[in-house]
Amino acid sequence: MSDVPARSRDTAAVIRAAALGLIAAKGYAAVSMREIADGAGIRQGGIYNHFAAKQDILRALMVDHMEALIAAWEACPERSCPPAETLDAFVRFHISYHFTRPEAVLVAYMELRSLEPENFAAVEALRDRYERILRDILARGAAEGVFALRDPAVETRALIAMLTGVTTWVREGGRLSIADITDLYVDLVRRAVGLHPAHDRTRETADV
Amino acid sequence: MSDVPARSRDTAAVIRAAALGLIAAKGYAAVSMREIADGAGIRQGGIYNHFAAKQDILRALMVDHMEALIAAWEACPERSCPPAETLDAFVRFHISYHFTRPEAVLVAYMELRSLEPENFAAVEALRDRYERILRDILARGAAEGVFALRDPAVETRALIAMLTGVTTWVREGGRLSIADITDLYVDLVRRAVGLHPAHDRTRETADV
DNA sequence: GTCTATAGGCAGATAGAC
DNA sequence: GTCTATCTGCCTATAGAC
Repeated sequence: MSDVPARSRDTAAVIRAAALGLIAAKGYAAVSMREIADGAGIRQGGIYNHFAAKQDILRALMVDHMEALIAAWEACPERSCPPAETLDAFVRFHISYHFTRPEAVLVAYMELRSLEPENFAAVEALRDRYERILRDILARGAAEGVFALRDPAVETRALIAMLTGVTTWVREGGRLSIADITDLYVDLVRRAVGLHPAHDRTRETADV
Repeated sequence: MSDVPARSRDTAAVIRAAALGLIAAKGYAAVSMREIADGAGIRQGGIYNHFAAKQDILRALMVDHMEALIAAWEACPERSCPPAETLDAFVRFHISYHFTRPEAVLVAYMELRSLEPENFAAVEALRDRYERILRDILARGAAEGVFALRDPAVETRALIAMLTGVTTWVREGGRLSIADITDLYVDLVRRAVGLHPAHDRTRETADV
């Protein structure tokens, strides 16, 4: 990016991109403004023409990621389907979105403790909003008798942890395609809420 | 701890305890040797009588935690039961162990990127060993036809992510007891591998 | 809006007294 | 084994030229 003419580039965006990669790799506290500037092809002092402080870069990365994530789901047509289809769609949406932005995802859930209190509150509120999306799907399915759940609040968090964890170990070009892994997670979630798997002929096998 | 007579305390252990709490709360890079020393009730320079470098504290915390975790499972009698019982026992073991050491767990999975390459390799090897415990249980159950699985390697990671995530949101004194939450996770895992739930108290109400 | 230069402070690590 | 004192270097943020 450093060979792009200065007039044709959005320096703030370049700074953010450099910061995102560095923070995802090393952690916010371990990344210096000099490294970010180097990554963005400018000098260290120049960052302050676009961000008043290092903390503002982190807040921008996290808030914008969470808002984009929520907006992307709200643009999904399947969100108004019956509970089982909506749940499948949410699983596919979550995994797909997280694979396309692995660095933003990593930062959003690893750097909460690097946020100053005010910024933390803002990001936490957005995380709650996202979590509520899944909780509402589960609660609706339970209310309609489609899902067999014991506590949608607990199960929401268990499933989100499982789904988000996929980005920590899957690498493109591995043994399984992302589509295969996604199908696998869809079935894991379906079974966890008491539905039949969608991609597997078996109902439950023998009990012990 | 700072009012304990110097002769009767293991200063290295006090330093480790202080470092564990601080690193869990703020992250390795954001914690200074001065803060650790303050927490341990000594002066900053005194740490170097017990650890040659800051990095050595982190390595000790992470390696010892992983080794203790693996050793604790290997001391569990249920590890040689049939697959379904062994899986239940593993879920209970994992959650219970993680609840008793939430700070060590947090550090062990948040600070991998703060380890220098040699130390990273050592900790990664221990993580693989632990992951293999669950993978072997799943593979054994699949081979015996007790579990309905599509890919034990993927399902291992999905389940470990789900189980480990419990420590990030559960607080003692919350709406549900830890025993209740553990039962709930046991059933989620049982259903995810195609077993019938063991605690048949399924509610179908929307309890959000 | 980017640069150079620098202020002011804190980091990890070491030396040597006791 | 703990202390005080200090070294060296990097940190965030700012000032002012262009």
